[in-house]
Formats: sequence, structure tokens, C-alpha cells
Amino acid sequence: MEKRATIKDVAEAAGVGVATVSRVLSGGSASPHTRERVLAVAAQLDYRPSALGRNLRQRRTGGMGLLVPDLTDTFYGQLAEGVLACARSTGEPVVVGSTGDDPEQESELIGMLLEQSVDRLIAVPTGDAETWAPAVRAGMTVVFADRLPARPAEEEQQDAVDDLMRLDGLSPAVRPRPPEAPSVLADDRAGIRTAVRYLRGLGHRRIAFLGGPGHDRRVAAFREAVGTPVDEELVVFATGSRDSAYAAASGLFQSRPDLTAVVAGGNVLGEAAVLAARELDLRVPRDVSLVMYDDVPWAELCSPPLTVIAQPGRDMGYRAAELVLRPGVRRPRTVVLPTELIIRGSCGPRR
Amino acid sequence: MEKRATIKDVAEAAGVGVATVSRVLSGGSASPHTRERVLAVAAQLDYRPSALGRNLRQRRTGGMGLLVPDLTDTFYGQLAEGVLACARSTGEPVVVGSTGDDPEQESELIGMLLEQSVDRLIAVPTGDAETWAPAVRAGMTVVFADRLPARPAEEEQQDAVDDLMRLDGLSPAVRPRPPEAPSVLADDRAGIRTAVRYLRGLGHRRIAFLGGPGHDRRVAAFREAVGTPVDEELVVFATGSRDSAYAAASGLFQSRPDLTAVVAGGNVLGEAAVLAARELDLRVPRDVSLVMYDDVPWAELCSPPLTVIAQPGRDMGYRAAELVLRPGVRRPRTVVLPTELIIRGSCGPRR
DNA sequence: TTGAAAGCGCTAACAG
DNA sequence: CTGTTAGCGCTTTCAA
Repeated sequence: MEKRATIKDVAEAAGVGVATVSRVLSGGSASPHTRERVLAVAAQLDYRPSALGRNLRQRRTGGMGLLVPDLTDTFYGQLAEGVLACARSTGEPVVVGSTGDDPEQESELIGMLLEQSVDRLIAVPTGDAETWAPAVRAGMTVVFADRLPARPAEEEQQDAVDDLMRLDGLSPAVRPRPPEAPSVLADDRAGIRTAVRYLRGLGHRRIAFLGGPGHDRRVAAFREAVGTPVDEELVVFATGSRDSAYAAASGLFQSRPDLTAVVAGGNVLGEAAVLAARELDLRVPRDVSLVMYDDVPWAELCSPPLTVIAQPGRDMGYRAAELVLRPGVRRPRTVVLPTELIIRGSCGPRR
Repeated sequence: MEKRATIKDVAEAAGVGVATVSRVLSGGSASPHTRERVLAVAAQLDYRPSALGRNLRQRRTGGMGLLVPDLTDTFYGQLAEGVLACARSTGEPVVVGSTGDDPEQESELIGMLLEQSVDRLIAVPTGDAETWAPAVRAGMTVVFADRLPARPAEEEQQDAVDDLMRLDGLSPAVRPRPPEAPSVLADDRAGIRTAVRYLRGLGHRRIAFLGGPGHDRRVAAFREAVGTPVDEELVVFATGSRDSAYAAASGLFQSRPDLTAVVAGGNVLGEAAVLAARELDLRVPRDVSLVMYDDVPWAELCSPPLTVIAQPGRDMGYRAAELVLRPGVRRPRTVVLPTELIIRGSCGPRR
């Protein structure tokens, strides 16, 4: 346990000032001779600039934060891998937090990051705009991935009012929106639409949607794809846990034995659906067809192999990291990545 | 984007010195009156001490590092969740890195952590003792989880020599071992032994082991459980990737169609085995029985559901985090957590 | 019990 | 092109 050399040590050993060392090491101008000398001494002393000093001086930590709901969910594992890969290529540290899809924990983690002066953050948000206010106020560069923060209830109400006005042929007042953070999303709308069309093509009419936290855009897409009127009993929600997902799936199958197909909004829900169906002796795809959001390695292992809506988790993470590192001036604020319906064996014609 | 209050602001507003504020906030002694006053002002100014200043002063970052091979592997996801849960309870930041089971990347990540002055690290190591030397030299508190660093080749050789001496009835010289870092491991030996016994009980004699990086202890246990002579063709290794795992599994099945059972050393290998078997039209468990290390949610979804050796990934992470945060004086240096054979449907009697 | 002051290692003005 | 210097926000002696 020997203590590391400081910039001062290098300066002395090289017979120059500390500023020169700093300059050379950060690519500033210096005479070839000096540069060479400094570099040699630094190498010889095995000098590594301490991030501590730099951070304090610049009043910000390098690197970035990453907040996901649950690293046990393969999709978020993929996303995280993407972020880490990008960060590794630039040598940046990534502070990771797991929110458990709980706004309160998310809030605490944001506080922790603020305390660390981490000013760049990639998040799969759980809380609403209010939860995210402190981060924005502090001037953090935030990039949302996979989903956007829910909008506060009051705003939704206001939207409803606006909609009514529009029905009456009136133009609602233009109200300012909170500045949208850049985000990286999958094309949920297209993904869901394709899946629903596929199921309808197979003859299915009573199609259910099994959603989880943050799946609002997917449900909306589902509603749109199914068209009015949507049978509300066929749209059910679980919280983040596997237990809750199982309960929701099981409840759905039991309360509506007439449904013939299910779209699961995420891989944990898909897993729950398979389990619940088996428990209730429903055969897939004979009794019920299933499409799952997320392609995960085990989707192929199921029998039958699961038909899925694949989204590029790793790419999403990588892109988000790029965005947060280089907040381009006129870069597209929102990146939408394509989804793909991968047809395997979990869907069949309506029984 | 308003700038945060500093300790100086609080001191001025409370009419005390900065030292007093520091003391009060870190639970030092102060008159009740002063304390109250400082606390009130701090709250009112929404003061949060900056980790930057503290870190520089103490020449160390709070929190810890976490290095895993791949967050896409559910087991490491579980482990990471455990670490993050523990860290969250103490408000500590966790810097996570993914090594891809590549010693070089691991080495770079260690360097990055050193640069950040992160002096506590939990790692699922990939490199050998040499890779870990810099961390040790720098005085990092390291806790290994799931596995230990491979020992350098020369040492293995020396061991072989020692073994020969013992065979000759000689006592080899006592050579110093590198100080062992504390670690949290699953009881691989018992887990593998139980699985092998179970398979033998079903009548299997030609049992193969499908291993990956870091599975040395598991192979050793396998060899021991099978007893001499071990059919070396039945012990095959893959690198970390899914492709490699698939290739290894497929190759194994094809080169030794006479094998009747396989023990997969990890969930990625288990996945590969299922896939390869299916591709070769081998039925599980009729044609080949399979036991997989790691219980993961999808093990139950397979058909047949996979018989597994479960290890408590989340607990392992949590314990490791506790160990690294409180390096107990005379605490057990190595924690071994129990494994459990969970019998589902992937093993049958020898055909 | 309290405050003043000295840095921790680094970068960025500012002179030279 | 280069060196000197002034902090960044905090903790921690050391006196008072």
C-alpha cells in the first residue's frame, strides 16, 4: 500500500511547474522537448492523475449515473451492458442504481447522485415529472431510456379538458410543457401494432394486454391497434414484481376464459403468462396465443418458443450513453429504435 | 440550474464557523443551541454536503466498485441487485463495470477505479493474481464473489511439483501464499457432488461437464464427485459468450453421442445445452439428462422444467457488500453459502 | 465548545 | 511556451 504520485511529484521530478504537467497530460500546448520530458517522468513514476482533485476543481464528477428498475430483468441487463460498453470505451465511471420501480427509491438515488455531483444521468424513469424536478433544477443532463416519466396527474386532467374543447371545435390555450429531456425509445407503437395485426390475422378478436410499470405507451398503442371499443377487462396491470405479474396473469386467465390471445408488455410479464397458463392447464398456442415484448435468450427455450417483439436493449443503452456524453446541439432529441416481430411458436389460429 | 449551497453559506447564515457546521453535520460535539441553529439553517438552505470536497480531503471516494463478467447473465444480475440493495441502504454509490470475462478489460476497469480513488471493490474476478496485484498494492479492500482469481501458471506448476514430492513421502517447503482476500462463494463442491450423486442414482455413468470461465472449482468438484478415472472428453469448456457456449455444447453432444447426462456449470451453458440438444433432436430427459448450475426464473419455463443447482445470487451480492463495507477484524474471511438441488423435470433414468 | 487556518490534487487565469 | 497562484468544498488539527 504505497501512496500514489501526485502532479506535484511529477512536476518536481521533471523540473517544471505543475501547470505544465497538467497541460501536457490534457493535450495542451507545450514544446516538444518539455512534453517528452514530462511524459517520460510521468510514465516512470506511474503517475495517474487523481479524479478527486480534478472533480473538485471542475465541480463535477466525470462519468454518468444509470438508473434502472431491476437488473434481474434481462432487458435492463441488456440496456445496462450497452451503457457500460460505451462508458468503457471512454474510460468513464458509471454509478448504477436500481430503483425497484419505486419512485421514492428513485428519488433517493437521484439525491445520492446529486450529492456525488454526477451531472449526467441515463434513466429508465419510474417517478413522474415531479420526481425528476430536482435533477432538472440542478442542471443535470438527463437522457431517458425505454420510457418517459409519467406526467403529473393534474396535467393529464388538463389534457382531458383540452380534448373536450377540441371536440367542441375550440382551440385550447397553448400551455408551456416542461422541457423534454432527450430520450432513446423503442418504437413501441409499431411493435405493438404489428403484433396485434398479426394476432388479428390469425383470427383473434379477444386479445388481452398484460402491462407493467412504465408500459403506458405500449397500452396506448394496444388500444389504438385494437380499435374502439376496447374491452377494459382485457387490459390488466401488474406492479414490477414477479409475484404481481403472476397474479395479474393468472387473474386475467381466470376472469376471462374467453380470451384467445395475450400481449405481454415485457419479459417478466411474458414469463408470468407462460407460468400462469401452464398452471391453469391452458395450452400455448392451442388455447391461448402469446406475444411477449422483449426478445430474451430464453424466449427460444420455451416450448413452444415464444413469438416476441424484439427491441434492441443493448443498442438503446449504448445510444443513450452517447447522447448523455455528447449532448449534441442540434442532435435529434429523441431517438426511436425499430422493433421487430419475431415469429416463433407461441401463436396459433383462434381455437 | 441554481448552484448548491456550500458549507460556507450555511456557516455564514448561522453565524458560526465552517468547522462547527461540519462537526454538527457529522455528529460531532456541539452545544444544543448551536446544533439546533445549524440544523435549521442547513435544512432551510436545502444544504447537501458535496461528496467532492469530502472525497478530496479524505483522499478516497465513498462507495464501492463492482465488477462482473456480464450483466446479461441473470446470475450476475441477481448478484448485482444484492450489492445495490445493500449500498442503497447506506446511501453509498456503486460504480459498476462489466468485464466480459476478459482479463484485459478487467485490468482497465481496475485502473479506472484506482483513478477514481474507489478503495472498496467487489469482484467476480476474471484475471489471475497478477491482474489483481495493482489493486492490492494500492491498498484496496477487495471482496471476491462467486469465484476466486485463477492462480498464476507458475504456482500451479509448483503445486504439481509439491504433489510429486508428497507422493514420494517428502514434505514440500512451505511457501508464502498471497494474502487471500475475503470472499463470498457458493458451496460449489457440495452442489456439484449432490447433482452428480443424483444422476448416478438415476443410473447415469457417462456424465459430462460443460464449463465456462471461472468454473475451475466446479470442474474440480465434478472430477472429485465422478471419481477416477475421469473421461476427459466429457469435460469441455466454453469462453464467456453465448455462441461459444452453444458451440461447446453442440460439439460435446456430437462427439460423444454415448453420454447420457450433462452438468452445465452456469445458466448460459445450460441454455446452450438445451438449444444444442434440441437442434440435434436429443430429447431431454429421455435421451439426455441435464442439470444446470444457477436457478433462474426461466428454468421453470423450459420444457421440461430444468433441474438446477440453486445458489443464492442476491444474498451473495448483499453479503459481499456488507463485507466490503465493514471489513471485520476477525470476521470469517470467506463466506460460503449453501446451494440446493432443485429437482424439476430435466433428469430421467438412464436410457 | 468553538473558530481560524491548512491543505487534499487538480485546473485555469494570469503574468512573464 | 511556461510558472505562479488562487481556489473548488470539505475535514481536521490546533488554539483560544
